[in-house]
Amino acid sequence: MPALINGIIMAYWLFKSEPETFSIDHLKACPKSTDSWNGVRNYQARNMLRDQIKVGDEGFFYHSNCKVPGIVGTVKIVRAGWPDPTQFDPDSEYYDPKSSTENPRWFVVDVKFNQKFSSIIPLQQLKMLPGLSQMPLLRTGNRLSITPVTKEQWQIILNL
DNA sequence: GCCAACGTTGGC
DNA sequence: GCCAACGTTGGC
Repeated sequence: MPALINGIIMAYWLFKSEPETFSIDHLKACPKSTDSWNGVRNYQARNMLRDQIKVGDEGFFYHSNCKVPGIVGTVKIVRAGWPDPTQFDPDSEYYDPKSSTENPRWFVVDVKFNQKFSSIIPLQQLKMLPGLSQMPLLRTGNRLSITPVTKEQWQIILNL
């Protein structure tokens, strides 16, 4: 059974980021420890940002493409999908000339720092847990920067 | 709509 | 830096 907040179903997610670009410490240092999750340019992930991720949902913060990849903490969603401002900014590396304000192509959600674990939960450790074998993150070739997490998977990881 | 070529992700 | 796996592009 999904958890409820004010009668609304809440869900769990995993957000991947390269720590050299944007780490959990960067997020914590933002004003109100909150930032927009911008720069996602993949349609599957876009659909989750636009349609599925809701205020009150929670997410893991995952560091990828670094010495020890793994989950480093959690965030909370404080604003649901809205158009990614970087797509309209010609100076941004995420600028998309084919997008328009009338018909935006890319979306963000705003996430707020929640907690940083005392130590990282390495990918290597996650892979050894039988209860997590179905996590999209752990499936071969999955490169989505945002993936859903079940309540069961969420609990297993938080209890480590 | 097919599919080859190319680009990107990300663990190792 | 290598390379597997996947997404995107564009000719036809």
